[in-house]
Amino acid sequence: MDNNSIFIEKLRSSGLRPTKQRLEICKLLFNRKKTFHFTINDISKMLKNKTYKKISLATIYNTVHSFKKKGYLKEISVNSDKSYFDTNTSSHHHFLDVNTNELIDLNNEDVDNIKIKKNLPGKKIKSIEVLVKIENNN
Amino acid sequence: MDNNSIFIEKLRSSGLRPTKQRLEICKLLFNRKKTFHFTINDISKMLKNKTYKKISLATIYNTVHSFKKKGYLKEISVNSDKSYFDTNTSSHHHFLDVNTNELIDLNNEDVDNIKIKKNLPGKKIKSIEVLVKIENNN
DNA sequence: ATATAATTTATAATGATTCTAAAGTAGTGT
DNA sequence: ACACTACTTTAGAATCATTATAAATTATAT
Repeated sequence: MDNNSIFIEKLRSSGLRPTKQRLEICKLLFNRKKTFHFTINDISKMLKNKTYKKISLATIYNTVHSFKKKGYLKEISVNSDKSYFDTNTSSHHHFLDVNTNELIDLNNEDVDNIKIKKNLPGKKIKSIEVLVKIENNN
Repeated sequence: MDNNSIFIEKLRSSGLRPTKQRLEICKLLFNRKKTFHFTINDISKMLKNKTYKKISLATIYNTVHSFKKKGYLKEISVNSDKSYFDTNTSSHHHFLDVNTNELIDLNNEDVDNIKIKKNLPGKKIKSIEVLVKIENNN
């Protein structure tokens, strides 16, 4: 059983039709040893090289958004003109290197358990995201 | 001594000429009991009402950016199509209500001291920002 | 095979932000 | 008060990411 059929299954099971375009994007995003961070522009360029037939930019946007909605991707909160996505959907945090603009994973184990002592009536916590900005040492 | 002369001093001392436009924006942003969160669009609309003469949008952008650079404003990391700014420049965190898109301050005292156990060679921590997403309780 | 609904696509539209270059203004020295 | 210079403001154009549109294509159930 190759990866493709796994992706087909995954897509079908979440109500998404396994189209050529979605499968290409799956392969690009999930056929990896390590998780990674990307912008739409990043994968748009990568897909231009990898695939014989171009995938429309609109489709890339659509696909990334539906993958996010299905929980296969997370969006990372950084103040930037573009959106960053992460194929690591487990609960974790990030370093942002302000000199290089690089995002680096920060595992939950590397951050002491965060306790929020304030709570708002009628509201519950959905997620806690920590962004640690780092810079050169000198 | 009224507030205006305080603002004039503040601007001069940071190398910014106290122009009419900058003073108007100072009054709008800093003549308040409580700190607040805003987008450029927010204060653009507010300035339209408050001031007899309109301030150009470009000037609002320029001013907010120079105030940020001088440390009078902070930019908040939220994934959004617009930038959010905060007149509270002390070290603190935020709730984001995903149902209303409202930002709410979360004081440092309300978050247990955060300890980052991982560090990267040649890099030092510049800031730690926590975003707690909250949602309706039902 | 056909019908139907989902998907893709190119392109236009939108909206936030930045750029540009000309006109206006503050601060300094005379 | 006057003139000089550098800084600032301005309107509008340009840019860039993202979303909307509406027609063409494709996946799937019957």
